[in-house]
Amino acid sequence: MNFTASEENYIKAIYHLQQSAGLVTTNELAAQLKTKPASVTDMLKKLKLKDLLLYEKYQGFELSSKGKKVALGIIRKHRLWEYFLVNNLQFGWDEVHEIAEDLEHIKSKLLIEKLDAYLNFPKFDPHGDPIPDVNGKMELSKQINLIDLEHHKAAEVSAVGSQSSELLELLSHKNIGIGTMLQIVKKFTFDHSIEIKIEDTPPFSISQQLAQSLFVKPL
Amino acid sequence: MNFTASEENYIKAIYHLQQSAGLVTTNELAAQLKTKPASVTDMLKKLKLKDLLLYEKYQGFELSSKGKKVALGIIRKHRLWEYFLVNNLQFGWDEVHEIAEDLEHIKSKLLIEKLDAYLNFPKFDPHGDPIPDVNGKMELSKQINLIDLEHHKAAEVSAVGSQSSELLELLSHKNIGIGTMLQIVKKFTFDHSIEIKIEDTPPFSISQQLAQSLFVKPL
DNA sequence: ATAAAAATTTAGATTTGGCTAAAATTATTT
DNA sequence: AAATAATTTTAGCCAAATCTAAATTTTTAT
Repeated sequence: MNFTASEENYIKAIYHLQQSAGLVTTNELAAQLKTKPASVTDMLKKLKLKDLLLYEKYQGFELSSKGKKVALGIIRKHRLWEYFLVNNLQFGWDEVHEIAEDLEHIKSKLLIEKLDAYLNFPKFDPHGDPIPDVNGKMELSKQINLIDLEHHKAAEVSAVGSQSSELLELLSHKNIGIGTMLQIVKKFTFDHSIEIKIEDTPPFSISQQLAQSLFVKPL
Repeated sequence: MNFTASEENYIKAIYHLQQSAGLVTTNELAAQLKTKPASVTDMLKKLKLKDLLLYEKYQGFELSSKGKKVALGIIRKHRLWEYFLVNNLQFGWDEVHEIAEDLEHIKSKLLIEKLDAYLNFPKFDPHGDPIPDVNGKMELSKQINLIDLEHHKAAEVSAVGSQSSELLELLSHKNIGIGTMLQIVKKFTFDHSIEIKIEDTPPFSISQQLAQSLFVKPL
């Protein structure tokens, strides 16, 4: 099956909306996509015809299981590209969304599998959102980026942003691993470094870049 | 100025055709783009309106200087992406064209500048074609990839595929640089390695990967 | 419970890029 | 220099994705 960029954008938007809301409505979706309700209705008919959508008119709608699979494929591409843009091309994690919106519609399956391998099969994108694997499976993330953790709130390290050997080397040197309990002591605006404290050891600083690669579950 | 993917494909095709032929004709372009002459005429009108094309009906056409600039921008993107696909993602150089056809239409300028930097400002793509720089300048290439050099034909190394420190380290260790005279002694099909001979030194082998990064001018 | 408001869908138009068939122009050949 | 062939353009249609305006259905409030 092959879809247009527009169809893919609808599918992705519906997926995200139904995560919070269950059944999605025409107006919600139109607002999300910055288009008009009438345009949404047209597309809904098309998606239903392609068996991507469970939809009875006036009744709201949601993705079929086929639609969900497609959505996860798009989200996978989006998040892998975001990871690449931030970690390899040195973009700030706030500048990558738009570009990834375009890149996610590139068709080649092989491209994505090779990109995934090149990046070392990352599990989380630069915003801390989980990246679905080839089968659409992803870690569920009650976790947040360390950068977003409240001061003095205890939390457990639950994931790292990638499996790159450079990152792992640094983490093992600082004695940080999955399961490590820590809290934020202070954030410095000058270089965005963060001082953290692990259990009974003295506090120490880590760089913004490292903090962005750490995901935690607050207690 | 912003162009659709279709407009960009026309511009690029016209650029390539006029390289060999001077004035381009409607039928030529239709054949190139696998579309019909009538469709070509429609697009020509649009491109003329946008001042990308010098065109009087029935008389053939060519890109304006503005059109040429746009073409070089697209070719730059195409070749940078091809370089990335082959050198970083481990694609074969025969599998990348189609994917690059899609990637070249991604809009962000910053993306391309950052990609260029990440790749170390390569001057040639994996097929030995020169990559235009930000201003559209490129090395003109009477040169060919070392892989395509005839056996026992003397040639001068004229360019390397990138400026990466790893490549340069290897080249200086093997005493190969711009201007080095060499010839191919033998090619091995097993691992695609190539035995070369430099002036009065004994012959030695280099890997396929290295050979692909070397461009030569036959004498 | 029914009228007003809100949400949704339908109808008809527009834009982009493509098509076919027919008309117009240019090129070639006798 | 015609006549024929080849090329190119025009005219009129189609499909995708959007829009506005009008019609329909559902929800909400009195």
